[in-house]
Amino acid sequence: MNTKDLAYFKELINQKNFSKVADFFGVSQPTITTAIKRLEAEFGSQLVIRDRVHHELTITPSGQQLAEHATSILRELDTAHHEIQNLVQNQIALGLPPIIENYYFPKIAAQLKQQRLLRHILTVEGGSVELRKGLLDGQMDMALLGSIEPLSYQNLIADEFDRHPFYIYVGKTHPLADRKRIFFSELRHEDFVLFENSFVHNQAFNRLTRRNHFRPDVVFRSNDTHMIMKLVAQNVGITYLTDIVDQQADVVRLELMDEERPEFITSIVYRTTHILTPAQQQLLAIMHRILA
Amino acid sequence: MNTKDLAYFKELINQKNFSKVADFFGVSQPTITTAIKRLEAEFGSQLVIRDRVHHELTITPSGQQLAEHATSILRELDTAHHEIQNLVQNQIALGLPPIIENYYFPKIAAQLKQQRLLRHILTVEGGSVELRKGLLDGQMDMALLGSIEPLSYQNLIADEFDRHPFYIYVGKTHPLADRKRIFFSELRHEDFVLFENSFVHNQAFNRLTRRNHFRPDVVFRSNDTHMIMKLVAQNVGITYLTDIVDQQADVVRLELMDEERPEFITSIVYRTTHILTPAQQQLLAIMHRILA
DNA sequence: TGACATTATAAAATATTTTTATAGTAGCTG
DNA sequence: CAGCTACTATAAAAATATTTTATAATGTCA
Repeated sequence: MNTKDLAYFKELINQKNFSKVADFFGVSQPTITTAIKRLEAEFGSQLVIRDRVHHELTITPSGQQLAEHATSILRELDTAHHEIQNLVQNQIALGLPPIIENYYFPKIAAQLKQQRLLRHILTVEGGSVELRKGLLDGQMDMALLGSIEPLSYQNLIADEFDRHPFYIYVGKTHPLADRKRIFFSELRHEDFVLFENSFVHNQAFNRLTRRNHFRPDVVFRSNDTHMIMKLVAQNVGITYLTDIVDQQADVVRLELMDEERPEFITSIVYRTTHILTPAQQQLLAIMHRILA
Repeated sequence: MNTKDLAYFKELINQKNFSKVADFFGVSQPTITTAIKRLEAEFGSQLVIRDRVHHELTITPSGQQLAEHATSILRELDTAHHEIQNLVQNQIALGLPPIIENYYFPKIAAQLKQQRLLRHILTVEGGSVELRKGLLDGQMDMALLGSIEPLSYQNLIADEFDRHPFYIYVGKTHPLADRKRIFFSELRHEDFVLFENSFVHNQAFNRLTRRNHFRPDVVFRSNDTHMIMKLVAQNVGITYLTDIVDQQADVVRLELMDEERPEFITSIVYRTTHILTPAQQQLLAIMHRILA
C-alpha cells in the first residue's frame, strides 16, 4: 500500500473536498478519487460518504478509524526521515528552552568540546510544547525540558537529571528584603512580575495561588529573566523563580516555607523508539555526571 | 512510499539474506535488492552493509532506526485492517481471560441480550499476555484484563471497573478452618495448590511470600479453579484466590489481615487510537453499570 | 434553464515495480 | 586451481500501478 494514499485521505478528511485536495497536492482530481477508491478496496469498507445532496462529505466510522492510523503512520514516516537525516549528518539535534539553555548548557559545553561532541550538537530553541512536538516528529533527537511533575508521555522517555526549588525574589529595598524565609500566603497583596504564561513556572505559581486562595496581582509578564530581575530590582514587583537564573545585584532571594513547594524538574527526553547513538549516549553520560 | 518495501526490509533484518526474503514473499530476488535500494534512496542513507567477505549482513544505525519505525507502521496498518473488518461485520471482538469470563460475562449477558448486543459480541479467550498482543494489533477491539496494579500501557486505555481482595481458602476439616481472619505469615508451613504461573494471582501471591520472607510449598498447580477448589476440599493444600470463583461446599474462606493486601483489579482495555462505536460505548456503559 | 461546483469514469500516458536473464564476487572442495 | 555453490547486483523487458486528460454525471442555485 502506498503511503501517498493515506496522505491524500487525511487531507480529504481535513478539507472534505476532492478537488481541493487535488490542488493541495498539485495533482489532478481523478487522482484523489482513485486513491480513495483504492483505500476503500484495500480495507473492504466505505471510508467517506459523498453526499452531494447536502453538499457534504462525511467520514464513516471505518474512515475515522483509518484516519487515526493514517496519522500515526505518516508521523512515523516523517520521524524516520528526520531521525535518519540527523544520523547521516552525524548531528544531535538538541531541543532547549531558553532558560534551561542559559543555565545548563554552559556547564556541559566545556566537557562537550573536550570530548569533541560540541561540533555535533545542533541546538534548537523553543518552548516546551513546541519542543515536545518537534521531538515526536523526529526534528530533534533529544530535548531538555522543564516541568513541575515528573514527565510522563506516551512515546517519550524522560530521564530526570536535576531539581530546583522555586524562590521569591524581591528588590533590595522592598519591605520583605530582610526576611530569609517566607510563607507564600504572606504575598497575597504583593505585585508580581512573572514569566509569560507558557512557561512551566506559571503552573507552579498558579498551583500555589490556588492553594492559598488568592488572585495575584500580576503587573507585568516577560519571557526574559533579566528583564524580570531588573523590574524586581526597581521594586516594580516581586517574582517567583528558581535559582537557575543570573541573580542581579539589587535583588534578594527568599526561601519559601510552605509545605507544598513545587520544584522545577529538568529532564532529558527522547523517543522510546529512538536508538541512542554512541555520541548520544556520551551526551547523556556527560549530562548525568555534570548536572546530577 | 510503498509499505511493501518496509515489509521486505523488516524481513531482511530478520533473515539477513536477500534470496531467502524473496522466497519468503514469493517474489524474485532482484525485487528485494531494488526495494532496499529504493528505501536507501528515499532515506538518503545506507541501511544494510552487504559484507560478502564475512558472509554477513549488518544493519547500519540508520537501518536499525528505520526498522523501529517500519515495525510500528506495519503494525499500525495491520491494526487498521483488523479493526475495520470488525467494524464492517458489526462485531465487537472482546478478549476475555477464562476466569473473568466465567465470573463477569454471565452477569452482563442478559443485559447484552436485551439490548440486542449479544449477537454482535465475539469473545476471544486467552491469557493476559496474548490478549494484550491481540489488542495491540487490532484482532480484538476490547478486552477485560485482570491485574494487581492499575494497568498502564502505552497505546492502551485501561478503564478499571472492579476490584476484589484475595482470600485464603482451606478445606472444611483443615486446622485453620475455624479462623475467620488470618495473617499471611501464619501460612509459612502450609502446602499450597495454586494457579499456573502465567496467572495474575501468582504475582500477588509472590509479592506476599517475598514480603513475609518465605518460600511456599506449592504442591500442585492448575489452571482450573474448580480443580483447585476440589483439591483444597480434600486438604491437599490451601489456596490463594479472589472471591470471583464458584465456592465449593467443603471449602472455607478466610480473610487476610495483612496491611498490604493485593487486589485483583479488573479493567476494560482498548487502544488509545480506537474510536468507540455506539455499540461499544453501550457495552462499556453496561459493564460499568452492572459490574461497578 | 444554464452556469457552476463537484465527483466519477474511461482511455491514454507515465511511472513504478517485478521478472527474467545474466554477471560478478567470494567461499569451499576435491 | 577449476569448478561448484551461495549470494547480490544489474540491465532490459514485462507487468502493474498511478496519474492525467477529457468527458460524463449529478445536483445546486440564481
